Amino acid sequence: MAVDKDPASEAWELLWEVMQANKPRFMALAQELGLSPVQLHTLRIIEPGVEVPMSSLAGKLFCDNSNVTGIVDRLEARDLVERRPAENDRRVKLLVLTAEGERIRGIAHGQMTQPPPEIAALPIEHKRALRDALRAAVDSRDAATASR
Amino acid sequence: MAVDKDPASEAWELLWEVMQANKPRFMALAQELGLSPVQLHTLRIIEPGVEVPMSSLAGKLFCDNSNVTGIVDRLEARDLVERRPAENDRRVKLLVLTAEGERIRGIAHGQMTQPPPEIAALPIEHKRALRDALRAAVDSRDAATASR
DNA sequence: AGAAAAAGTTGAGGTAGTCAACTATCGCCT
DNA sequence: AGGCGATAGTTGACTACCTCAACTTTTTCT
Repeated sequence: MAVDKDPASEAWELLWEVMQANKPRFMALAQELGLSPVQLHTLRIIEPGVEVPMSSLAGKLFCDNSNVTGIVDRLEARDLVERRPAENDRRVKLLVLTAEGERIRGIAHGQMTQPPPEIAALPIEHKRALRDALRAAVDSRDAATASR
Repeated sequence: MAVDKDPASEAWELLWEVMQANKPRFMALAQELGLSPVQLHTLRIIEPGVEVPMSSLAGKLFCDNSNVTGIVDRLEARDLVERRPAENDRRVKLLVLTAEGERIRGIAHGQMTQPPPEIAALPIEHKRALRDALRAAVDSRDAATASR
């Protein structure tokens, strides 16, 4: 007789499956907007009106600084993003969305925050349960990182 | 006064956040195994002892056939995967894991199916709720695709 | 048989990613 | 103040990934 799997492991696998199933949507959106997946992801990281140093982007993209240079070069070439010098530290360059950048990001954000049909169609108790469990998970992670 | 956000949208955002937080673990694992992220992902798609046509891989990786050729070339160069002709259709090539491929995939699979700490540390009711809600979501998607 | 479609490969061209070396700047330290 | 080590970003070389169009071989349809 098979031993029941840990519910956490099962949940984790299902989580993967749901995200995997949504990859096509993400790819299609990128294509519609004429962006590569990385460019779309990058655009989403930069919030409208907020200046972000390039090195912070490197952290969030989990890649190295020299790579960010290239990505930003291409975004800047399309006028989606602008490099500007930082006041207090002349080594750093701050990134800001241009008007066009904000526009594109707005469209992307609107689409991507829309839950996929299989989540949207869930009965309300399941939606709430999902939200509450995930909220607890994220909060516990935040607490863990804060205490480091 | 702010209107409460739809719990499904909130859940969806949190889901993203959890997966995002886990990317470093995935990247680190790939690096340890000496694989690129795509190679690791590909290896996970091919189940031990199961022959997979290349075109099916293209579908699962959401990319085109010519790209699969390159990815498989590199995996084959490392003896993780083997191309073999299909019996009934001489156009298709079937991929199988080599012994070494199964070994590496085994390690990867063992690590990746392990839920991240923030999920593992959840109280049991939350774990079960998460599993049940996600199971329902995945099942409803499967039902939808089956009826097409 | 002959046309159309499918599986895989090749080559050209662009994006993404790493690493090492370099420049400019900052911070500290005594 | 002068000097040294760290940090931010860039550049260049090299690899991996990815798409598109063109091509070969084989299958399928009619």
